[in-house]
Amino acid sequence: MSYQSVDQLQKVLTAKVFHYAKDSKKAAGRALGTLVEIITFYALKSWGFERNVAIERPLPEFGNDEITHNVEYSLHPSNLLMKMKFSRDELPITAKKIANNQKLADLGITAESMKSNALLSNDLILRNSCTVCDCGETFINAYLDQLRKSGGQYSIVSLRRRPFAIFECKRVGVEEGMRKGPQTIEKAKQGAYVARTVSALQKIRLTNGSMGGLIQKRDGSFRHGDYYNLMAEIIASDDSELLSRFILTVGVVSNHGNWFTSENHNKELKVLAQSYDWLLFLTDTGIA
DNA sequence: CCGCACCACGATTCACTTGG
DNA sequence: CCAAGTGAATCGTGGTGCGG
Repeated sequence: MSYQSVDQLQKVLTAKVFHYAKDSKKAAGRALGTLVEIITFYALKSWGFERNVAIERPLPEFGNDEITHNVEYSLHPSNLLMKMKFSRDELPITAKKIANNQKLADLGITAESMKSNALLSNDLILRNSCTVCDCGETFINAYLDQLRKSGGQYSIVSLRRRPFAIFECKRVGVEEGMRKGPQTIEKAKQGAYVARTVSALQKIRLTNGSMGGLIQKRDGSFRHGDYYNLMAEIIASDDSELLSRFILTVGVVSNHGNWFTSENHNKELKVLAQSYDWLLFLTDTGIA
């Protein structure tokens, strides 16, 4: 099934699927937003990051734990703890059941850190992964590896609290009758705000209009320079002092064809592009 | 006055969690 | 296992300001 454009797909969803909703276009747009998230997840998986992914976790602003933002996907340093096989008659598999395992019990998981998530149930729930518990500097996720008729297997992984990258997914639709880009810049501002506040490497605008970078070292001294050069240096280095609180920010946006032309970028696009370290566009053909 | 560009908020929707 | 509550995402609307 394929449509000429995402806009067309949204119209079909509006008419054929969400016709019952009070605002069916909105419901269709929301569904497309979910689609962008799913595509992003499988992109991450295909790049070999499945064991690093956490979903919708609160990420504190850099140096300001008071304010946190739920980010779509965050990638964390991870350690495989163990793999577990299970049979169908053990379902449902919940965080509680997973944590009851003796090897995990030895880690000293407290009751209040325990989540009430389910990884897999008999009928309704089938997750790629779920969080089992929070242990302060780390948290434990379970990932569903295999599911067959008789049973399957999941992995239990310990993830460090601080991510090394975050991915935010956004969908903006075409307003009826509008030829220009989206009017709702709120979303761009929100995404931009998060992208600019979470990493130790901070963006500062230089007088010549280029983007400068600034990062403070443990002894209080600063490293600064062209933002993108500095970022490349940090990523390529094995300096744990610089790496430990650096977070790469990535935005994934569904393009609806009128955010920009080859020479004319509109404001919302510019706001996002200069705020994320990396901005990816899903084209019409990509989504369709 | 009209058309256009722009801004920010409100209404609505749905997934997920929680408490019983 | 279900109903109610929570949170965040999407799109539409009301309103302002400007130039012709």
